Amino acid sequence: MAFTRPGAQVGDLQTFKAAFFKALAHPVRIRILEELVHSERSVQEIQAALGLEQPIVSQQLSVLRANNVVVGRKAGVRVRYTLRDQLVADLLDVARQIFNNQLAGTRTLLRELQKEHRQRQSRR
Amino acid sequence: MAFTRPGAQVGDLQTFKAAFFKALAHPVRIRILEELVHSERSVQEIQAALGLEQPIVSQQLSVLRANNVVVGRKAGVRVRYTLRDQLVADLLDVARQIFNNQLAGTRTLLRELQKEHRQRQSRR
DNA sequence: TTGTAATATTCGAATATTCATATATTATGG
DNA sequence: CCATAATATATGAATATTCGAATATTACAA
Repeated sequence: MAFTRPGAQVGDLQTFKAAFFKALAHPVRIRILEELVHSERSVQEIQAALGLEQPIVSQQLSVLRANNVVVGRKAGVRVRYTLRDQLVADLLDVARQIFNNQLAGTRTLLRELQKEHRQRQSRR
Repeated sequence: MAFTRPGAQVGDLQTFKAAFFKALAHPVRIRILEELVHSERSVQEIQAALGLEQPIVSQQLSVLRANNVVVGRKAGVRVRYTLRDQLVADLLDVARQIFNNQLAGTRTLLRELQKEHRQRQSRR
């Protein structure tokens, strides 16, 4: 694990927080979370939605599990994953607002982002 | 930069988001942001508050700058840093709530976290 | 049992991050 | 211009992360 190195000279609480953010800091893991915001999903379903190999998905899920971001519940041969805390959805929303401000000006990403935003609005 | 590797097979928007979270994913950077939530700070001030060497602080500030999390404004010989978007404070707050839920049970970190929480409350 | 579908783990090479030391840069006062 | 204080950057060794391939585990059905 990173950050466990001596000399860091910063409180354990910040180390803990950093580990949490680090758990989100990967494109595949972000995509997985965006799936789970909608509802629970099996590994298969995530795999299909993202178009990735099964081991990759399981690996990234295991990072999210290790950091208590998601929980896996066995259902027969399947494992159904959910967000451990629904506040993660809020976190992603605040992040989205920040990106939205930040990207004002850079066109391509902005269009994608606003598409996401419209989808969120119409879901309310 | 990470994540630019071929084969990632995930949209650029998620890569961008991941980079943002990665910018937060370090204990020193978290501490710096927690300082900046209160008000703008010079490098010196941050350095003093965290008890770290100057180059370390500048290095981490440069990561935050590169990811548009903070902005540095020259003021004579000093450089005053601020959050680029005040929503970062909200983001840290939501994160704090998540940690609070998550740590219910593990005592030491929880006490620290609740101390932070009380401080925030009384500042309102 | 044995087979099989679903998921998880292990391993290693490529790549990225971290942190400390040393060295630049920049702005200002004298 | 020169010295100096404040900040930034370069370098490199130690460490961590990533991803794909191979392998393991698990639960159920036949």
